[in-house]
Amino acid sequence: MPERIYDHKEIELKWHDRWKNDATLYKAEVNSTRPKYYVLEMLPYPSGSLHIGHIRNYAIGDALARYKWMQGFNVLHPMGWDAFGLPAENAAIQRGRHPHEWTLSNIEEMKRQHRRMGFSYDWDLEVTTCEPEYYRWNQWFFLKMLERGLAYRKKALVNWCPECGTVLANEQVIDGCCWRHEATPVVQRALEQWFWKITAYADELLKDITEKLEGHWPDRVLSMQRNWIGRSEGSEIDFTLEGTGEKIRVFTTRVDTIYGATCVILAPEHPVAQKLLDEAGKARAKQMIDARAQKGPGDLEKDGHFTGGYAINPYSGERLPVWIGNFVLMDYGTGAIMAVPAHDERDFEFCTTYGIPIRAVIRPVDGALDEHPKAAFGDYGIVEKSGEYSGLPSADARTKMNQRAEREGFGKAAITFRIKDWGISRQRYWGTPIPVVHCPKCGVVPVPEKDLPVVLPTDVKLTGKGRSPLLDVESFMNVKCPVCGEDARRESDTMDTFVDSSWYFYRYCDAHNSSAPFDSAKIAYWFPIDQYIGGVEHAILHLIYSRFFTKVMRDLGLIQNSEPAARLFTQGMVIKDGAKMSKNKGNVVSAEDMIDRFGADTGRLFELFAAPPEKDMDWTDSGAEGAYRFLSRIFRFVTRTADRAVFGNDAEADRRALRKLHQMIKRITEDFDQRWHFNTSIAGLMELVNVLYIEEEKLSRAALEQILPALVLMLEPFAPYTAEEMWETLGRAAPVFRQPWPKFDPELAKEDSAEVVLQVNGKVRGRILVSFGTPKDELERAALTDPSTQSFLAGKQVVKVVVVPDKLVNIVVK
RNA sequence: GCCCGGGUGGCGAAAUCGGCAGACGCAAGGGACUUAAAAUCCCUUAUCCGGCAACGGGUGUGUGGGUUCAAGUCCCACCCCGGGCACCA
Repeated sequence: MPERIYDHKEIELKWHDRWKNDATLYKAEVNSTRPKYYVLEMLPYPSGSLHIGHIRNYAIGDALARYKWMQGFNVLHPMGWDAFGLPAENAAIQRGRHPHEWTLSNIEEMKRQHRRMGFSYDWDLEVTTCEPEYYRWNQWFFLKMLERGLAYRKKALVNWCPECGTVLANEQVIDGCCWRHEATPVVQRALEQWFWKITAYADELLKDITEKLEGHWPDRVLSMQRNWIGRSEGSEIDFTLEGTGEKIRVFTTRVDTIYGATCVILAPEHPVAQKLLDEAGKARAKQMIDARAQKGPGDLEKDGHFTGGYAINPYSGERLPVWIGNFVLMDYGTGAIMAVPAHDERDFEFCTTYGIPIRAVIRPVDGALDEHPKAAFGDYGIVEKSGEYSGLPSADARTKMNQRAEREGFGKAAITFRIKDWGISRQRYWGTPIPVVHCPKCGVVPVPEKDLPVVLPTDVKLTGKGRSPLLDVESFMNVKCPVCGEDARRESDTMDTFVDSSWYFYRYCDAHNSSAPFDSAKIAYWFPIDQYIGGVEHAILHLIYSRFFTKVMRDLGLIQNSEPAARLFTQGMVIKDGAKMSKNKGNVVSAEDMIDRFGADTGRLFELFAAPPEKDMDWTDSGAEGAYRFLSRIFRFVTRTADRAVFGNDAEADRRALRKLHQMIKRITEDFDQRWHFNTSIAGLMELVNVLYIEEEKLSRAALEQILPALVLMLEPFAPYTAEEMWETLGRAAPVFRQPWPKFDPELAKEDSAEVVLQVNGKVRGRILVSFGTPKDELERAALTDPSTQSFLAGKQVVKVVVVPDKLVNIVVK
């Protein structure tokens, strides 16, 4: 009989073709009696090609999905496609194609690649977020937000490139200049923008990190989110402007230092500053604002300008000069601070630059008041030189001062967040149109629900320059006002595509619903996502926005869960030649190439084997070849054993092989259930195959009949095509992942005897084989009389003997 | 500066609860098979010292201390690498 060889191409294409049109293969049922498991990898960008960096994400999710199927779960593993905003639009323009057509053709190509990889998706639940039906529900959510006061419009500063005459996203600003015009500094421009009130949920977003996500999401992601939300407790205090009596409200976390304040500093764009400043001063303020846009904040020198005004400290009655300063941010706190140069490093720097006095008011608990307390900026202590508060510890002074502010109406204890409302307006073509109409008579009017979706026009000229291209499409822009019926103009802004990705996983559960974004009953069954898997680069934006969206949907009564994902897993990057894989560096290995050279199974297997999934992994071709060799090795063993007629009959060999088998079932099951260290799972399969090669001739038919199917079943999550082919070789039918996961027998997994290490003073001197459960005193006796320890015991006194049953004996001598 | 990770052979890594450091793979070297090569199969491979050898002994998980019969693992201090945040008042 000719020896069958492992031909990955033949095998993978065979099964790929067999399953290509079977939509029911991985179908999950809503309200199944089996326990549910919703596993989801983060969205792919429809760039048209997958590379092996992407594959890792799916390989992890797919292994898990297949394992859960085999464990008897009702697994939802859907697949969909994000519209992916700016880069998609820009790339389409560069290629002279319409973004919609371009994106859809990319999606088709990526879908083909995903299928070719053999991933176990529920293809029926495919969602494409750039389709009108998805726009409809984005717009529906927008209207709901508007009704609830969670959507609003205000003038806000945006990055503006004077050369292109266009708005730039933050990521398009490189070193303060436009990404296309490296010599053109970006300026700040005020535009009317739509916002969603994520700040209304800041407290809950923060609280649930601790209450719901801690321990289930990676610490690193949670700490980034905490940082981003940035809650700080302090006080808001009004300083009264001399002359006009106008109030300047400042925010401070250190109201206890207020007697040390020597000036008030406003953000350059602060309205009070704009009133106080003369023409020259206004020009200086503008300079500061632009400079801030162009440089990273860290590189900016302190810059300030005296406004000419004075304000009164409400506690001391002291008259303080009012300045503007480039380091004071309009969108944090109140846009105004009191400067306490003695106890704040930034204030110190500012005040020394401009010769503003410095006055210390905090002394260490066990020390004296230092007039120049430079070394102890920010320290708490005892308040001095502070009127009635002198002598109080910082914390007490704070409480008392807050109480007085509240009582006398010039301030209060306050909490400030760093997180800002989510600006969803984009002056771009590509994105969901914001469903409102601007009527000269009625103002801003929402588009009635029955008129949704507002669809993007297709006859649009895309240049990537100037204002939104939608403004030039008269058929789109000109509408009748839904209220008065008069001529009106459509809103030309489109939504940030992060809106799409904020709730796509809900739509996955009910992808074809045309009367609602989804059926709430289906969500109640599937949610929360049991396991969400993706790159850490989404730690802030996507993962905060989708948490926010979930809470809003809950408050709209659409869903019951408060968090989208019960567990989050962030996988490491794929590194090649010492660098992250990227087109710029030219070190990309495309999925296509990988499948061609090694096969889909080999690629997946190697990616899971090379490192634990949360760590970065190095892709090396030789490493992939090793994975290929292993698949060949296991395949050869299974196929030639299936052809075998004569078997050995060595009970000892059977026992050794079965022991290894059951030990490995145990290890791999635990790896899946607890740690996802698939590298050790695969190493376990390799160990098992190594033992099988050694014992091959001696094994009985009965032992092989137990070992082979279990081996194939355990390979399935990592290399499904190969597993499927071997399963057929073994004369079995139906997809492998529908088979039950093998169970291990603890009795068979047990070693016959324990090897006990003998140590003298902690150093290994010998080892003895004993039967399991040998009592302590017997082990001690054996250790003390074993030849290996004798030379180290001679002439010494035994002080102590530590015995760990079945493991070691340590003899302590003097 | 602050907040997270991490540091183990030539390389990727393993050691899950404080109990044999280096499983498994890559690379390298040797052997078998072959006219030959590829493929395959088997063996060796942390390091130093002694020995022809089987073997024996020492050292070894970023550095320095500590706890313990026993530390890659726990505690303290420090060094280095990676990531995130950063005039946030």
